[in-house]
Amino acid sequence: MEFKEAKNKFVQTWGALGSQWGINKTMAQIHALLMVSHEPVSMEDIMEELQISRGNASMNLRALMDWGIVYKEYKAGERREFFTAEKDLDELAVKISRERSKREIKPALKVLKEVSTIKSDGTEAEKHFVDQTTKLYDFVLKADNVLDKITEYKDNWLAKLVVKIMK
Amino acid sequence: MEFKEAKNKFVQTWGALGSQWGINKTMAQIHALLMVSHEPVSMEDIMEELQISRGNASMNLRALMDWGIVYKEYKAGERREFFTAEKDLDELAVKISRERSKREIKPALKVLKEVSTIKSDGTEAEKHFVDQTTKLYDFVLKADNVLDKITEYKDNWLAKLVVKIMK
DNA sequence: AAAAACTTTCATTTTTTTTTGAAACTTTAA
DNA sequence: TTAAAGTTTCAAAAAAAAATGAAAGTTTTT
Repeated sequence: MEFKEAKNKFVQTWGALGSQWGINKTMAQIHALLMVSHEPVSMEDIMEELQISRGNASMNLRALMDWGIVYKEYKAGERREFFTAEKDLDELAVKISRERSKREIKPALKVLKEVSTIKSDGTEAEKHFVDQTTKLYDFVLKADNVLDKITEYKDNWLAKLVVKIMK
Repeated sequence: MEFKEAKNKFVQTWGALGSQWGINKTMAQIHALLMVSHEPVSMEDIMEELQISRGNASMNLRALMDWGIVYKEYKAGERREFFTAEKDLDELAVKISRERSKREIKPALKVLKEVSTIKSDGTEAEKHFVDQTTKLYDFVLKADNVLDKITEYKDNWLAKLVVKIMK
């Protein structure tokens, strides 16, 4: 396989994977492209490589920066902006975890708490509902805490986790 | 908050959460509904509660059964089929992990391996590509293995993990 | 201060995903 | 074996999500 072909395959695959995890395809593709790029890349080049419009590129770059996994760079003597991706995978995973926790898990927990605390002096159905949502709340909270703890290691958290788990 | 209101809120929230993680809304809603239902539920009732068509219900129930997190039940003396969800959360998480690994992570790993093994005697750009995709391959492989190991505990894996991590 | 170079926004269009519903299919009962 | 009761399938419709591109907005240069 040739470099260009391999690069393209990687970008496409990462894009598809993103879709399956609720991240839009272009956003994942831009991220993939930046991750494997040695040098910072201009918006122009991103548009060209992925065959997307300026608006699309702009909005998805903004989103990636909001996630904290893509950075703007300014090159000396250059007017335009360039972009780079977080390339440290530990750091990348930590940031994605934090964002997803903040945006999705925490709000879900709030709702779980609300619905699990209705007072049930009622039927079997109600008792089961309270019981199950309470369990779910506890479970999700615990999982969220574990994730938090794990990613707190910051450096090499995955390697450290391997050691902890495997022994 | 009333029972009915709470139940509805839970189902809606679970549906929205599903969407954000690449699972279709109806599928997540059906799962939510079954999880908090004391008794097995008929397709008729699911259609009624979620206001969806027969086809939609049928297809998403099939998908949930393919994931192994919803079961068909037959009631004695009843013609129609009823459905229940896996209610043990440890088991649920294990099954979801396994399926996602099989459907998404494993294929991604295959591609990563392919693209990271192009021979690069070339430019800086090529060297960086090979280096980065190799790192990514190692990372994803390791993460996949950790997940595998963790969920192997089967019973109470999250609790056991908490103990391992926190100390 | 005007033009040039570039970026962002957002109403509209396009694409993708999901849902519908009617026909085909399957199983049980009469 | 026929009807009844139920389930599945899939082409077409609807809904949702993403992408476009032109206008508006910025910043820099002359």
